[in-house]
Amino acid sequence: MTATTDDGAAVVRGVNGVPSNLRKVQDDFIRKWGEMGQVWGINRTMAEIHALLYVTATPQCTDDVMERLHISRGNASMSLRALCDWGIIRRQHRRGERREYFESLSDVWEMFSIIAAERKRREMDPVLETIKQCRRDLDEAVLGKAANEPAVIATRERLDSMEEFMGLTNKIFQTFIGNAKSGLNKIVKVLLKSL
Amino acid sequence: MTATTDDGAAVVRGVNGVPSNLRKVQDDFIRKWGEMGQVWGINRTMAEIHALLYVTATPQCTDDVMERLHISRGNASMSLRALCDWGIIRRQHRRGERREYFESLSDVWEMFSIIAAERKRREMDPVLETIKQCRRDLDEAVLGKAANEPAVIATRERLDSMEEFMGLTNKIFQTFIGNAKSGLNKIVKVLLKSL
DNA sequence: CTATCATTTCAGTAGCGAATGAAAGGCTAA
DNA sequence: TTAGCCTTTCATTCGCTACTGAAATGATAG
Repeated sequence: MTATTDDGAAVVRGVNGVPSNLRKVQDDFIRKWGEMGQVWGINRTMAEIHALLYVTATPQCTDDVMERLHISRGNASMSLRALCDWGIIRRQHRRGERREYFESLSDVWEMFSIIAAERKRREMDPVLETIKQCRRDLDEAVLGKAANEPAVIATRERLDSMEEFMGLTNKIFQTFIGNAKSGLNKIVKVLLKSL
Repeated sequence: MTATTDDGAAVVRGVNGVPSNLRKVQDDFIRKWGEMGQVWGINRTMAEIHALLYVTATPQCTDDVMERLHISRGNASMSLRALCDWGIIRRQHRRGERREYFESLSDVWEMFSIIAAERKRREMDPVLETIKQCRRDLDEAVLGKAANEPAVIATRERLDSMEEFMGLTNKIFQTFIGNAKSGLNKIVKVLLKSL
């Protein structure tokens, strides 16, 4: 524990400034990834933990994470659990050791698919459902009479456009999600060429 | 002002319950769209104002917005300005009237393109830049010696995967942004068929 | 069973972005 | 110029989310 603060072998065996430089590079990545978390709908700390596990490519225990990111035990515990729930990091048991280690998925495309699937389910599906419901309510409320009120027609048109848009967007997500793992990579490349 | 609280004609001319039902439908949409704002990186109030202007398809002035959404004058003013800055709503002057009206863009695909472009610029570009910088720093720091440290190799591989991913994602955004307006609609439909 | 070590929970706190509302600023018409 | 109307600004307040740290819980070894 004293000798191998982090990065295991590198710290011990390095003969020049490499380890500290490696650490600096990793820290830069972690900071930026944390800022970017919002884009993914993940808070800063969770994104940083994930970045740490991803970029070091080394399983780490709770204490490693706490120490390197300067966060409390409670925070580390909850964030690690949440990341496991998302499915973008995994627990790892080791023979004869009590503490648990965590490692990131290595496939970026798979991580992306997982996150996209979850966000679609949580945020897009309900909105699409609401729009459809609004559309139904509008028809019902209007039944024949006054269906030609300009205001009603305008709202109906807007709802229809939005429903079409959300429907297509949802299908795109579906396509990506359905092709998780690195396969997506190839599909996207082909797609881009065909444009 | 007393007679036409909102929705102009509909309120005055409606002969049955239509106007209030229309209003309810619109309010449902507005509420849900506000919740969804986060997905787009837009706060709740801004999203609600936009939803209001979009779904009613009727230009509204600051007071209309304040009253219908129950927000303060300051909030309305700042949010409307921000939406104008984004470019997803537009100011409208009227002859002989001092107050300004605001209306939403009507093309959903255009709105999407605008938002995507802005978010790419603000959030994805800097991250991609950081990753590239990290990659350079890593090569530099290691120059020949110790370049084969397992920890260094691992981090290098991870950074490369991420860079490739972000690069492709960026290109996809670029493609969408470059095809703003309804043209996108067709492109997406074609794409989905080809999958 | 007990001691030891690790994880989880949760009440309390801190920090930050969003909202308020009143005061200041601009325009337009007369 | 002045009066009236509308918009913008900004110091203050509010409310929410994330974080802490200590106590409770759980697990393993002896």
